[in-house]
Amino acid sequence: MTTKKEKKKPETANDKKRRTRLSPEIRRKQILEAALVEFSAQGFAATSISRIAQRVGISKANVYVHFSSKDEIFETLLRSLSSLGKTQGNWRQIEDAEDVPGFIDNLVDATYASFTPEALAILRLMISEGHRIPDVLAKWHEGNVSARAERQAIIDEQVAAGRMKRSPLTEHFQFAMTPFVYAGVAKLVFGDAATEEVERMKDTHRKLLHQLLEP
Amino acid sequence: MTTKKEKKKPETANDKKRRTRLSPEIRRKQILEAALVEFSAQGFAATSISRIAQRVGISKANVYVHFSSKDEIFETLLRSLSSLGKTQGNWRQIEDAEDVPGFIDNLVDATYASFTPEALAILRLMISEGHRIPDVLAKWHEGNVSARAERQAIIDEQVAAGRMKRSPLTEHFQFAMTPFVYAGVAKLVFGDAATEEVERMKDTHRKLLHQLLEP
Amino acid sequence: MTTKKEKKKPETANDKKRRTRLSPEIRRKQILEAALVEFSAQGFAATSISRIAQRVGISKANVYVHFSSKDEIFETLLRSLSSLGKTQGNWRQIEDAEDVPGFIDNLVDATYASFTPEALAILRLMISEGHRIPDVLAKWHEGNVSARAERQAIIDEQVAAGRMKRSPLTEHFQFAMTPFVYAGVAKLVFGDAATEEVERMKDTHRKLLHQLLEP
Amino acid sequence: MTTKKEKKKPETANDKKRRTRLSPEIRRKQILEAALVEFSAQGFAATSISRIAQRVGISKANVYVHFSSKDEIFETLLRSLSSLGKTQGNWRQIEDAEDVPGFIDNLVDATYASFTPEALAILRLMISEGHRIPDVLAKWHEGNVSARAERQAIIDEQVAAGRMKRSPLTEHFQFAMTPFVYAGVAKLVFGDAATEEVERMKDTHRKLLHQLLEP
DNA sequence: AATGAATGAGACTTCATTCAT
DNA sequence: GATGAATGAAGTCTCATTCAT
Repeated sequence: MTTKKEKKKPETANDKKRRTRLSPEIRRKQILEAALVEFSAQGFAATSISRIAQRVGISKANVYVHFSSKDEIFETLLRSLSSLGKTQGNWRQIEDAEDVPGFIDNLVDATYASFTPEALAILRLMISEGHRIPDVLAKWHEGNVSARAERQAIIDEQVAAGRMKRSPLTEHFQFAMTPFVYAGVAKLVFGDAATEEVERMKDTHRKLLHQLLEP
Repeated sequence: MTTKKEKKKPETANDKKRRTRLSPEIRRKQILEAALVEFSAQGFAATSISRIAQRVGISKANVYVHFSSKDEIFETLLRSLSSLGKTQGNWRQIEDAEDVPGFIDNLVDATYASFTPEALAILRLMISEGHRIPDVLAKWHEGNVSARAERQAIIDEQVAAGRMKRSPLTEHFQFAMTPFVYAGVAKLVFGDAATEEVERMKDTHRKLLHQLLEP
Repeated sequence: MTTKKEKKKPETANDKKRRTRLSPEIRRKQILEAALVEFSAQGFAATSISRIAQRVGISKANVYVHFSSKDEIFETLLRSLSSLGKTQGNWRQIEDAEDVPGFIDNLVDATYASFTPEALAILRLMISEGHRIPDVLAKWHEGNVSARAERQAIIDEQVAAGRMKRSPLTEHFQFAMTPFVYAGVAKLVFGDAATEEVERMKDTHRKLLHQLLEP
Repeated sequence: MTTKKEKKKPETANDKKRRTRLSPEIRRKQILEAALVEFSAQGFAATSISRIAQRVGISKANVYVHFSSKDEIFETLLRSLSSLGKTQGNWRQIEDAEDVPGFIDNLVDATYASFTPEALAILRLMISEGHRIPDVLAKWHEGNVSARAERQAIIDEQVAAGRMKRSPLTEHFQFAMTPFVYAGVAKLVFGDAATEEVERMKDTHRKLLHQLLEP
């Protein structure tokens, strides 16, 4: 404990209002985190800077030290999120599977496991507030497209190698991801009430993929 | 009795707003229609009564003659929409098909045809603002569940009659609807940019159903 | 101003909302009565035409058939009330007493008996909203002054006749009315909580008058 | 109707409103002061936050920085006022008089001197808007009751000491305060038009007290 | 960097009043 | 005379944003 300068003010010992000064990067990150929670819970318009500041534990005005407007927060947030590219990260591991059944299981497990609250929050934001940032949306779309293309390439390889059965599904593998979106939306809209259904969906999903893809 | 009372504003444009007087039912409907557009485009919080009134062509105050609050408009709207039960109506016709291939085509066509702007608006509202009205949401869920059960029953029948091939899909036919939701969300988020993809999805969807269901 | 347009519309007979058509005088009276209740309970600004109409059992618009504005209702009301001249009516009876003790008792009884809810309502209106109608107030003041002069004359007579003891009180008899106002205000402000105190005041009032006036 | 061509905006360039920043305590006090004036002049409902803000010289929104609602302003105001306990403060000095005539003179002078505009404003508020805050009213009542008891005790002492003549008035000394309320109400309702009458009342009041209390 | 005070713009809502039947 | 529908004006309150310390 280094003795700081004696404050002449009779301090009430554990005052909550401790002014803490953090580096801009950290504060920005804190604010974006709080913003994600709030925006995704209430939507853009219904979220107030006040709430975000409160969640971070700073003053409203301080938010404006780090961002110049609510819009900027939103945009920065979505821009950063969209680069996350949800499942992309896992995809490498998925294809590490040694055989097709393993690949399918990896795919299904990894995909359904990616329903983190944060991912759902992003999905909700994209659906309900995406229109605010068309360029981000466009970029996200692009990202999706290329990720899709990548996945398709892998599948094509497998088919060419005779390890997967050719079918309309292998021609258009993105189709295999659709139940995933369904599950996400179900969770989004119905919350816990959807859990059971999603479980069942996952099961059917897996079975059908096995049936369709395995030679 | 000849006083015609031609109100003539000599100069300037005749922006003399003639008061139009309509029955409450019509006005309410107009307001709800406008509200659907606005709510679904901007969300609840970002939609102002002003905008709704403007869209209808009436004064803000007049909105309050017919609804007692913004919340009431929203609730009335969603309550009325949720009873629409999207595709239910068409389902009867779908199963009228004489054979399974016809049934599948009917199903796919009818389903993708139900992407009216209004239906998409409802979907968006349910996703982004559903939390405001948990009971409506619950009722909607119930409705969905029973519609699903009905569809399942029909499928079961077909399977029992040996006209459809049994598979994980026939066991859990709701799974066959998931690409539909995907397509809806794609349209919701990406708008016209999704058209092509949706078309392709529909095609794959149809082909796979044929492959999976026909004996 | 209003163009008449006789419309002979076939009346749907058994409508619950029986439109009753009353003579203007009766309606006006009804409206004024309702207005007194509302104005005095909530004050001018907090009273809505709606409430008045509701109390009468007619539509808002109908109020405007009989009065041209809220202000007019208020003014008409206060004008009519101020002419009531509270105790004036009783005063004749009071002085009918044969002797001074009887006169005093009559005076006290009659005065305290005049605390009807209506009289209190008027008092409250004069205090809280009188400023809206200075001329009515002035007229009321005048009325009070002359009533006071009349009373004073009677007292002077009694004193001259040696039936009342001369004192500062007989010189300025209005002073004898002050406890009355006190009691009124107490009732106004504290409602039932003041009842006991007012009773006691009346008693003291009576005793002191006896002591001061009787020779 | 009133087409005034008063457009005062062109010149006078320095309407650059300098933001003045004050401590909450001071602002709150300013707001409460302004609120007292406005509420008592127009009543609660007819007073707008706008007017209060204008009187203070700040923006409407700033009022809400210091109070959370109009009701809160009102309540805070009345609560603070009711604790003022009008004449209580002076009472000690009044009884400091060395003899009964001096006491009476002190009493009358102090009491009538307490008709400050502020005191009248409070009285008006209690009469016209007291019902909004029953608990404050009740507390005020209590305060009055105990002040009254205190005064009565002093009188009783004097009577016991033979320095005051026993009479219904000394038994119930609050009665001696009633002309005071009358005077207050007269001032409230008739304003300056009541001045003369109040003067005369004070004179009679003094004379009668002398006559009644001095042995 | 941090914040409390301040504010303009705008949202919802109410209400006196008018219009047309 | 009576009324339901309609509206402009105004009121309370919120909020993103700025200012000054």
